[in-house]
Amino acid sequence: MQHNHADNLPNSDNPSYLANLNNEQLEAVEITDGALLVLAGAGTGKTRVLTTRIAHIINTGLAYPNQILAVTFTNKASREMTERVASMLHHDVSGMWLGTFHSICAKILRRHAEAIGFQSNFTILDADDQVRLLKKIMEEAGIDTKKHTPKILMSIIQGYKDKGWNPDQVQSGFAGDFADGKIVQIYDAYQRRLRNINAMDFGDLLLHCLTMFQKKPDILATYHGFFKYILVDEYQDTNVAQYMWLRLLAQASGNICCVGDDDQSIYSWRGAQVGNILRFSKDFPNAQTVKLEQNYRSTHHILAAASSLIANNKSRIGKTLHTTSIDGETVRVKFLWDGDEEAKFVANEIESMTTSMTREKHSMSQFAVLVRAGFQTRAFEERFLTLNIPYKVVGGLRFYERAEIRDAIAYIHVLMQPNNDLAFERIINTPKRGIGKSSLEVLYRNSRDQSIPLYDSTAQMVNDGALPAKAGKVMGELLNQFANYRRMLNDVEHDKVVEQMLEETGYLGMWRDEAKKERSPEAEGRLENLRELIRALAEFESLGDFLEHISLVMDNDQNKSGEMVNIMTLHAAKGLEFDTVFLPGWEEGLFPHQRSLDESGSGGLEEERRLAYVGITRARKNLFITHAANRRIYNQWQNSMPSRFLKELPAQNVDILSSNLNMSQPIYERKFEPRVEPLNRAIPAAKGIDTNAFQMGNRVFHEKFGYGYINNINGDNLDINFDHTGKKTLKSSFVKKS
DNA sequence: GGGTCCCCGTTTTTT
DNA sequence: ACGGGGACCC
Repeated sequence: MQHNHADNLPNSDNPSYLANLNNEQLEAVEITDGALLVLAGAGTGKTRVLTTRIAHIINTGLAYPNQILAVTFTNKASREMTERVASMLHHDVSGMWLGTFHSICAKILRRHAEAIGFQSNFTILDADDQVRLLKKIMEEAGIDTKKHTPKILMSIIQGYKDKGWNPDQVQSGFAGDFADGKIVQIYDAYQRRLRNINAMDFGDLLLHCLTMFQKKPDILATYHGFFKYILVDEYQDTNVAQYMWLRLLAQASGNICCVGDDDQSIYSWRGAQVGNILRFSKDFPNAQTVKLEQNYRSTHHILAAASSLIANNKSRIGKTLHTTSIDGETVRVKFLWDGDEEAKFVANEIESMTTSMTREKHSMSQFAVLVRAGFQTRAFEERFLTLNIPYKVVGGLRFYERAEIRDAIAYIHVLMQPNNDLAFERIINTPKRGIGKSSLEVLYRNSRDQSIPLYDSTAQMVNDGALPAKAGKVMGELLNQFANYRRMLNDVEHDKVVEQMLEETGYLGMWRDEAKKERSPEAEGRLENLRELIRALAEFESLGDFLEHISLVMDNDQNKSGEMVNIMTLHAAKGLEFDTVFLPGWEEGLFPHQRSLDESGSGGLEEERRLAYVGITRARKNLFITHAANRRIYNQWQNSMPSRFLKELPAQNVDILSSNLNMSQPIYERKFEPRVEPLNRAIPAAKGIDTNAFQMGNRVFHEKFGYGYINNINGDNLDINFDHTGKKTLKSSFVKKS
């Protein structure tokens, strides 16, 4: 990532890999013993430090690769780290415990599954399975799944797991009256059910591993023996469970090095605790701290903008980034009429930079548009399509989240683990086999009554002739087929077996039929994905290997690589860098996002600000920030105020391009007035102003207060009883019928 | 068992 | 606006 340094290092006997490090980096590498916190600002070479540190530990003989535990959050990060360490050393580093928190926990848990009441071939549920299972449990417990959606309850349960709480450990005050006060009971039932079907969700991988370490000191001791050095990437993203897990493991050797940046903590909504990094030195005795503040990425204008903005945050450790790059363009802020104009501006800017003869050559892949929310990408996509600017939207649906891939994987699950109820349920009537709701009910009841897996129960009912003739025949056939494929696995290559299975059970045929219809242009793509899946299968030793991989690792990286502009969310951009970055949508309500402010107050605002900081620091040379006067959200036009973050940028590093701002004032005093001539465009905002359209009892929606019913109408004023925010009186133009 | 209509929700997302 | 999911009906 860093250009100033050579990336290929000569050989392992000569620690020349240390030569290119600056003093702070060197310190971070050489303080090998004890607890060390490396506060690594954006673009300060943190991955370099981590990998060099590992190389150094191995190279100086402090530890063998298999005595090092290095944890990351994403598979991408762990892959990168593996590659970089390997290229630095001649040693074989394959024995190193390098991986994501989840993959390492899974590895450990498979070795000791029996000790905690699982079998070692437990399945790992994905988000979809989790919710489906939870929903079933809620229904069994008589919870109204409309009033309390499974998705919400799931996130609450995940929250408990993130904190390291088993059902009996949920602290009072955190259970509240979720799900009619039955949340803990549901959580408990959910965990029991998972255990019954020998399955874990992602949160469990950590929770169970942590619980096991706490309850089985002998097992923990084994790992104390294994891990002499522990390294943690993106430490600011750890949740409580991960923190406790790390602390337990580090107890023995005391050698733990955590690298992170409190200013880039943007995942509190999924359990990350900035607190972990803020109190590091209290938690680990004699901890040392090294700050990496030399930035190798951005120009000083960009860095100044980032620093000035983030300085507005109160809860931070505080560091100041420096750069030697003093030339360069100022940060440019542009004010536009609406989202389409914004996209037009960005597209034009890209066009002129890529076609200009006089200026340096800009490659498409060095542009990035970083948005706050997914819906913002559309305007850019449309504009880029019209102008023929190649682009990719990074981080859409992941490969394994696609319906057809999930179906195919469910088939493989049933093949390998017939008692995987969730998988069997998924494919029992896909393609349509004429097993309807009522037949399913019967199968479930039998399965539950006898406490046997759905698969076995179905087989039993088929044998006993307990099913309607047609269903019995169809199911019998399907079960026979599965038995047959299972036998085939002994002497036929597994990818061939899977292909045959998907073919003969009619699954591929289902999509082929679909492709023939006119209305489904995506069916062809699904078939292509399935072919890709089968191709991928061949690369694995066995289907078992494949399933482990798929549940933990499968990437969306059908890396449409090549010369394309990148469009992605700010969250997805963390860790990346581009020559030119566009940050659109800097408006109050969108960025900072209203919901973040509503739900988390000043903490939410600070996290939004960190997100802005992450966005700014992605840019190497050019940074454009835009905001629009009008934006359509849920098909409703709203006019918006410029983001407060704009006022936090330092005037001397910013150029305001053609807007109605008064440049003579200091930037923080400038008034942002979206006083714009209405061009030739009608403002469709007038919708919903017609009071006659509202009637007593109407259900309405308000951007801030949510949903509610109209109690009373007084001319243009509506008395509304909002579901969550109580009674308010509002002008009718502020609400819309829902 | 399958088609149709209505209601809800619509920030960020890894594993 | 729009898609997904559930209720309802045939």
